[in-house]
Amino acid sequence: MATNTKERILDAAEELFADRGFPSTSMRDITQGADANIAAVNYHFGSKEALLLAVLKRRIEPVNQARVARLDELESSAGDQPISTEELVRTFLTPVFETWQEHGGAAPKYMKLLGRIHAEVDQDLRTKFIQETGAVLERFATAFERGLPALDASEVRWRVLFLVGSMAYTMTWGTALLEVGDQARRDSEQVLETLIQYTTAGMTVPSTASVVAADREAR
Amino acid sequence: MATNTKERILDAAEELFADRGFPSTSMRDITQGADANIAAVNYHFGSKEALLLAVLKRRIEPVNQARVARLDELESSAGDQPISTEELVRTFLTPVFETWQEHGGAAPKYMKLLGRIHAEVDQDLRTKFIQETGAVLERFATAFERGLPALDASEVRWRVLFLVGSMAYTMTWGTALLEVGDQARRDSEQVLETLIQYTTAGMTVPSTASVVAADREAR
DNA sequence: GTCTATATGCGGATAGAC
DNA sequence: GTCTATCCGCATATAGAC
Repeated sequence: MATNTKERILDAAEELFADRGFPSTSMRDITQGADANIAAVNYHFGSKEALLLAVLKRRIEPVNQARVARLDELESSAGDQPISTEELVRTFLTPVFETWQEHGGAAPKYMKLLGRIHAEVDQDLRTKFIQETGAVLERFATAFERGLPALDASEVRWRVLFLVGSMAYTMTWGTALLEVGDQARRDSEQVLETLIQYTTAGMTVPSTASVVAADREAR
Repeated sequence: MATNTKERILDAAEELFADRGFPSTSMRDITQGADANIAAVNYHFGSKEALLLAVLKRRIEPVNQARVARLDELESSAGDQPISTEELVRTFLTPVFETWQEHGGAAPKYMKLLGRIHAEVDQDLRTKFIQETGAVLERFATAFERGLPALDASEVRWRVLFLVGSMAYTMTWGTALLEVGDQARRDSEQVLETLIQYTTAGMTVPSTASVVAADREAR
């Protein structure tokens, strides 16, 4: 448990937001979980909403920074060659799973929180998240386009949407699969690799239009 | 607008739950949206939570019934042959998108609601949903296994998780992409086809273990 | 079936003592 | 920085008239 109150509040809030969601978590729950006084949230963060932003920022920023830094590196070393689709997929996905690893590998709260933000439909709450992550997504979409010239921009973006969906869902529910030690047990590194192979295959499949045309041809 | 109060409440609740989520929607919002009295929800449904269950049931049951009915059909006509992966993917995905079509095709509330349920992390609220859908998922996972003998049961279930994630995310956010008429514009039929091709490619990719082994070989 | 009025509790936030 | 006490609004739910 963190020593100072502010950190303890961040930790407790993160866990509770991940488990129950923002609206269903009360400040009384948070301060009790953090072993702090009910007034401490407002003193340290100003409001419940400001606390949420602080919690999100602490996790999202490093992930997105790692993604962009690695992409910068790839692009500068590739020159005018397109980057391979698998490498792009790997670059996008690895940073979140590293967060997973770094903290013990066992279903940590941040993964569930990150998954939840993706899924959360609250327009207001998403605004800040979108601003940060939307730009990153667009950079990756553009990079994907260069390596997949047969696809139009629209199809690439839909596929990126599918990719993000699988990732978010895995973050939210994969932890449960990992925990229960059931049939689906495998460690998070292997899950990442499975997801990368799956996603790369999906991203590189011929365009829907061409498949439909070929199908028509065959009849 | 539906004629009787009960239906109007279901419609209004569905839309509001989809947009704001369950905890953030008040019964005042619902009854106001349904042009009904504040006491009507408790009169017709008993409680807010019972209303949610009614809203969910109305959409999920037909979808899962269609999935299972079509799978029964495929299995009985296939005899002891495994069903093709693409056909299984198609069978699982089509029913939700048909719901989409049936109601005008333009980003309807049910899609967002269905997507939200998948994403929702509230243990309590998910229990009923899981019971209904978990069984359906397990039937499909088993069918996938038969057509993908190179994969172990664990890897098949992870891939099914990815599949569900893409689907749920598309239901939640795809509507927004469809609405804005931006670069990613295409109609829902084409989105379904794109998702089917993407997913089939992901499901049928060689096992992670074999890919990693081949990679090691190559060095 | 539909309404008004109300019971009862929990929510976020803050004032002000220490 | 931390605490108690409290303000005030909104939530669900129900009692009881019509």
